[in-house]
Amino acid sequence: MDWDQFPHDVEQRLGQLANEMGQGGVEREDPARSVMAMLGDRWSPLILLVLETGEWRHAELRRVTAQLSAEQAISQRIMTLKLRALERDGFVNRHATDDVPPKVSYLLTPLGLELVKGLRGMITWLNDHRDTILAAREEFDREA
Amino acid sequence: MDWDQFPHDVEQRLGQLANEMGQGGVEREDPARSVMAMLGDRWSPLILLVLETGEWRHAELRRVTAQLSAEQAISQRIMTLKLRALERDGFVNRHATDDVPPKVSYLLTPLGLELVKGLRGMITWLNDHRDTILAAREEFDREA
DNA sequence: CCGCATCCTAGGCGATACTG
DNA sequence: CAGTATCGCCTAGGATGCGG
Repeated sequence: MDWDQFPHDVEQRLGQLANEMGQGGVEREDPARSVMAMLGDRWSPLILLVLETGEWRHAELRRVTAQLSAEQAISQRIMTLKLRALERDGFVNRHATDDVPPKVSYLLTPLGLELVKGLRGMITWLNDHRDTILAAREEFDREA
Repeated sequence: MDWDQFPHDVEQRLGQLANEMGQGGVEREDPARSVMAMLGDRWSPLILLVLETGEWRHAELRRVTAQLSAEQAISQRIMTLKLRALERDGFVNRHATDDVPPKVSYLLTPLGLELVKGLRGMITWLNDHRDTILAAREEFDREA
């Protein structure tokens, strides 16, 4: 590649990129960043995938979500935290009765449903290319 | 909702979900998890978006990537780390000369290009719904 | 049953200095 | 110019106990 004339042909592409990301640059509170971070954290994607199947009570959701993971069960604290975050962004609705003991259930909003569709697309693609990626890793590790 | 008969109609849906995620559950090294984590971390998505515009040398890539973020510039160490991770999974190719000083450049692989397409889809959707999400947050914070 | 407060650990990331 | 090593911070997440 000829580095002396390199930026010329990508500048408009880059400007367009900057537009999409917002003119000031992306910051931590920006949905494009914070929601992507949620989708990449340890539990939120699994929670969303389970919620796609309908309405769930906290405890059952916790159990089923844990089954989807090969690791330890999600802690109660994190479950609450993650659900709060999803609720805050408008992806999840919370229904509570103020009985003692309380009955609380969670459900995707229409916005949340759209989000999960995108998430499922990503995950499907990744699973379709799972072997390719794993092979690339082995190859890379062997050389090193 | 009638919780006494609740699991019956979602069980096959849940079984199908378990299939997609792999029968043993998803673990940390699983592409579906680790790549989603990459796409949600602080710098990888920006790096991928810039690399979509072509081939880049380390230093220039570092500069341009930082411009896309409202935060501080990416550190040299993390830049190297993130590029290694992307290379390991087969999303990025690295070209190096062993001169002193070295010239190193990075480029998306065909697989990486597909990945970025999905990433861009997600980010586009998120930016399209940016105001909705921000409004939901304000609403939620006001009630609390 | 669910939420919250407290304490703790692991890992992501930044800053700096050094080598080829 | 690019990579590595060392250090230190800060946040995600787990464990436990209490209260409504």
